[in-house]
Amino acid sequence: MKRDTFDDDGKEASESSWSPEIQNNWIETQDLLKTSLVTEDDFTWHLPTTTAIGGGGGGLKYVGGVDVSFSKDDPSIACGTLVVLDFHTLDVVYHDYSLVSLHIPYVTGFLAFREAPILLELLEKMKNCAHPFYPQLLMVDGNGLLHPRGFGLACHLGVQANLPTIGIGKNLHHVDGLTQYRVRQLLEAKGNFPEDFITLTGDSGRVWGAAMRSTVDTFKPIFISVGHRVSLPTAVKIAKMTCKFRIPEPIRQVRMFGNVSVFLFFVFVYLLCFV
DNA sequence: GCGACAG
DNA sequence: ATCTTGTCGC
Repeated sequence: MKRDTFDDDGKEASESSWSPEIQNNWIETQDLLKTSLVTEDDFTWHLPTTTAIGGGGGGLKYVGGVDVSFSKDDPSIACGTLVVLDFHTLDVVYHDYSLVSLHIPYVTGFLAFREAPILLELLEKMKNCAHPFYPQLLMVDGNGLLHPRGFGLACHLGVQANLPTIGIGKNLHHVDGLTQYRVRQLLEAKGNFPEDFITLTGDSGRVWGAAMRSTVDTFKPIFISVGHRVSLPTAVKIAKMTCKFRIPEPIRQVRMFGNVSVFLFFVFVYLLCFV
């Protein structure tokens, strides 16, 4: 066990986020937000390759990606990043970031409490100025329903921002008997089509998401799960359509922008100190 | 009881 | 999350 909990003043009080009581509050919050969760298609736009059924809406054009990146030198510094891509060209048409110092620790199953606030802030900023590129759909670096309580970061963010979201995991969050090994076996057994995917069904029979080989030259899948207002089949389709490489472009791009931002920040600090 | 556990 | 080194291929 970690014994670095000091029962004194403010600075180490962040460790109290680990306390069972705080975690119970977090679970309550998740349960409350879950009340508003929609796991079916609920949007006005339509997919380009799909026949326009919904009335009024145009095609999907602006797809957002969000991520929070950190620095090895100073783990308390975090960089929340938001990018928006043109869905057809997959070019970045908007990007913004925010550097903050995070005091909430990462606790498995509670990623949203660490990362959602800063990402929401970036979305709000964009919405408040009625930016024309405000995303119609958000891809999140983290899971949605594929979560111990069926409410991961992608769901959390989707409900709070009232945006359709898709969760993209680069590693499997072990839930309901799902293991890397089982997933690999299923993927290999199911066929070697590169764009093939398998549905992630747990021991309980519940469907948590999908694992997809997004590229021909990798056996390591990505894990797609429903965030908010998007069904699993739609989520898989969209993920597939945005994969130039293993990681869908909105996620890949947002991570690159985040890393560059952190790097430039430290260059700036360095110049400030030595020039 | 112990280990495993998105980012 | 973040780091590491080498390696393959265009």
